[in-house]
Amino acid sequence: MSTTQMLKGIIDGCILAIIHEKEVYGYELAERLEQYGFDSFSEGTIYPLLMRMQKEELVTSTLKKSIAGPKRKYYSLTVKGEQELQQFIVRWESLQKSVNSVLQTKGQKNE
Amino acid sequence: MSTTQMLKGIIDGCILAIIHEKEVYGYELAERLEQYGFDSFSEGTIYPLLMRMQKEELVTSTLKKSIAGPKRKYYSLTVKGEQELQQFIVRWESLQKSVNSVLQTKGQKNE
DNA sequence: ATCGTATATCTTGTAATGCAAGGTAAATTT
DNA sequence: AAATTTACCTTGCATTACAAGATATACGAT
Repeated sequence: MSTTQMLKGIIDGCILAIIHEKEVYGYELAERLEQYGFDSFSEGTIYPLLMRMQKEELVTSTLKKSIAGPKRKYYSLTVKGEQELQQFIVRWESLQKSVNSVLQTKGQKNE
Repeated sequence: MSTTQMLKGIIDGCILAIIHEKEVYGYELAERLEQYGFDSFSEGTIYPLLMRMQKEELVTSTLKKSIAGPKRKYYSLTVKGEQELQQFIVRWESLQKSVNSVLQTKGQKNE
């Protein structure tokens, strides 16, 4: 049981949320996720995921020149992506509630 | 993106937490998880998971007669299982914090 | 007795997905 | 021109939730 397993299906939503703020490119996304406290994200995770989301029409991409390096592929949310984000939030809150109610049954600290 | 993917690596911890309260058998566990608000749990999920956890020496099992039906296999936590539970709680809280900080960046309701 | 139902466990195969490892390429610096 | 940094992509593996199906025990009704 590792942290990586806990992320399955959750990174998707987090990435949608980050793109929702403003368009980002993959390489930048990895850095942003780390800032939010996630363990460093492999590019082998992020790029396939972005491509999958584009295939599912949750995001669109446009290439833009970089000041240093090859072109950046910027992603933004589609309407469908916005909806998916909202649904993710609902699912996440539900999951969070269930897990916390299981965990707090045992007096895990004070009280 | 479905709820089931979000559960990967999380059910483990929830099951440890439930067994921590008091010993349970698999069939009962499925019902308990539903009570906590999880979507119904397949037995194809629970039994393999319990066996895996026993293999990893997180739980032990003992057979007991049932009033109606075949023998029940009751599971309880080992010391290692207790430790794993504590570690899960730490990981869960960390994950929760990260995901929520990503999500709340967008004003998802009030304020 | 036998059949159906509820209880209880296990096995097999499939799909999803995080990620390590490796590859390609462009721009800047040395 | 060689190295470094930025940036993207691909392949293959390991993990795991779950549907579907098999097996077995106890009890009540026919």
